[in-house]
Amino acid sequence: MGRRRSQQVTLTDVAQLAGVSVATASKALNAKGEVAPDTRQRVLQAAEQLAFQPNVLARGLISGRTRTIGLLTDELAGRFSIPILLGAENALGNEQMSVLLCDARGDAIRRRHYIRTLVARQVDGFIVVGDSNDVRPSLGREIPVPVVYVYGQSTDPDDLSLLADDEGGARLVIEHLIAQRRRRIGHITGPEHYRAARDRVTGARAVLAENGLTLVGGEPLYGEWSQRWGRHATRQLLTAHPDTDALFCGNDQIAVGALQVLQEMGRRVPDDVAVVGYDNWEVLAADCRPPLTTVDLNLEQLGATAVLHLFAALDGNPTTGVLRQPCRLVVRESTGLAA
Amino acid sequence: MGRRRSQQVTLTDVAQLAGVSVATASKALNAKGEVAPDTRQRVLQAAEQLAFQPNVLARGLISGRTRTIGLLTDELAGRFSIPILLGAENALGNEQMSVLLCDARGDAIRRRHYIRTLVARQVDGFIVVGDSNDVRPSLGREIPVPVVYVYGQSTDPDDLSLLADDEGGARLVIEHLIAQRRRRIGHITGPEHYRAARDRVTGARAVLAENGLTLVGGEPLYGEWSQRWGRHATRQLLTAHPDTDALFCGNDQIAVGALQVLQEMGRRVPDDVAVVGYDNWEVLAADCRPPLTTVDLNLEQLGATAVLHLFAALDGNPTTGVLRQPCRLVVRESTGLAA
DNA sequence: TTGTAAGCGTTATCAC
DNA sequence: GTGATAACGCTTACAA
Repeated sequence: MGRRRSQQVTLTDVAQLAGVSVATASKALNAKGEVAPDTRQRVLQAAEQLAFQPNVLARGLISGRTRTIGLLTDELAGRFSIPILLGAENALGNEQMSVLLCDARGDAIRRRHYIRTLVARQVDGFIVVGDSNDVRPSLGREIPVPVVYVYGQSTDPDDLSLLADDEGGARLVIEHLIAQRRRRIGHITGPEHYRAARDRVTGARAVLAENGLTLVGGEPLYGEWSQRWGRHATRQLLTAHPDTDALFCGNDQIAVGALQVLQEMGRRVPDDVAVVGYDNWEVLAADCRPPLTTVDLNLEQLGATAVLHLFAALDGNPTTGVLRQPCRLVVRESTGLAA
Repeated sequence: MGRRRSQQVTLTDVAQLAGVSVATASKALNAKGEVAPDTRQRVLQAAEQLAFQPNVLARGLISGRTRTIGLLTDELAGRFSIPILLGAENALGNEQMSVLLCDARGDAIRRRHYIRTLVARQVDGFIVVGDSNDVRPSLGREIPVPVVYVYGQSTDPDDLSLLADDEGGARLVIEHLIAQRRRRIGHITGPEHYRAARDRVTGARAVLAENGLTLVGGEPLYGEWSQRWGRHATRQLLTAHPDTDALFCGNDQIAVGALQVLQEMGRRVPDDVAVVGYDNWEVLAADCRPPLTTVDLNLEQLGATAVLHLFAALDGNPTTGVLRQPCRLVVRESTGLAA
């Protein structure tokens, strides 16, 4: 079956209409070799007239390049892959490249399958989107083309892993809170086995220490990435330490939970307690009450950077190691506006 | 550059290793023609040994089919495209087909560009994901392969549009509320220019009428799809109609806003006022307090169905018109559990 | 049963 | 400057 052969316009048709050979037509269209100006004109016009679209398959067969990259993720349904994907897709589109998308859904079998598929499809490179959790096994040996790991780190230091600078993001938060004259700062975050959670704790503690401070309660409250945990931990923390004047939350959901409980407990935000989230999940952070100061991971940027490095690798200039890209503090009312 | 030619395993390599011609090797691998059992064995083993992956480009060049479909969306960042995409990707993966993803971001220029790109890449078909707003112009004439429109309807009745049954979803909600002995039901929803918003109103009113009821206040409160609007409208509605005993909200965000205000006003949910959302946006609906009864659009299913129809069209059996797929009510505590 | 050869649509290498 | 011709990797008549 497939498409009707007849209705597919080929270079031969264009050449015929222009009265030249396919070779000349090809050169004219690709600005290769020397073609007489008027010949080129005729060819271009013929191509235009027939709405000629060069067959990418045939091209790829010769060049060995498909101008396609494979994007492999494990959690498209989550909210981190998408911005990365968008950033990458945008950067690729500018270079006339396309994205083959595969979501392995955390299943190793599925992942293997997709890798084989993508390799068979001759993708020029891979972008592997991980999660903010631990390092993940390198796919290195299985893949004959350049790979860039984004958001989740590869175990192999010879791979390139591109991460958000979680430690730096946490530093921004604490510096901001201290600048707002907060001194008794608590930290409620997700599971301790998340690399991102630990990194943020490290960053936060560093800045606190530089200012002669410690976390309220001494330790962060590790739990889960949910509103429910945010509510629970906030209640607990404020009961034990009623003089807490700021909460740094590990993500926006936790922060929203915190806001709810603070309101219940009669604490004003930001007057009594400042609250900071993480992720800048707009639909939550900007629409809650009060709007949430939070950290933006610059994920779109991360995706775009991944593409840049992938191109470099395709050009024979691979980068290796772990690169951390700065985050950005988004200040909203929950920490008191500058005004 | 492109990949090193040398390290790409080709059918020729396999044939050589097996000591047969490429033709025989091809037949053996594709179970075509008559090949001696032991010959086939040798070929299969050689292929295995070399980890041979047939070059999809070469295959596609011959067959005219690429086993690739283009998925065109306008709002990947929103939360509707993703589940549809996942459903489609899953269904396609089962048939060894892949997805080329393009997000036009609502930009017509970009959309045209992507369409050209995808056509040049010889995709076998398109899935166009729209939004729940108005009908959108058919892309019909520009595309030489089958197209299925999902979530957003095409202007052309000769196209196939696959939608969630918004009217039916609203019916489920109202029937449920009435079964819970609610009689004074208000409706707060998004902008009136959204087709989905209007359809839901229609469905809700139909069931109310069947039960001799009307919406509290007579009219739905059209606004925006935000918590903020949910808060504002709830305050307004309950002030004007203090005896309201149920709120049907146009989406989960509005419902969350409603929950907040109800708490502030000292109304218990669900005891005094039952609240229902729409979309079953898990991370919001399941994690708020109390968890939200809401309507699930079955979007993954929608994506999978789209693929089915696309396959049918590829096999020469296209469907046309508008198909509406049922929604599903997810009952949680905000309307009182069955218990 | 197996191998030879043509051809898918394009680009690259040569002669002319 | 232009046009045969040979690839690219694979499938498929058709011949052996």
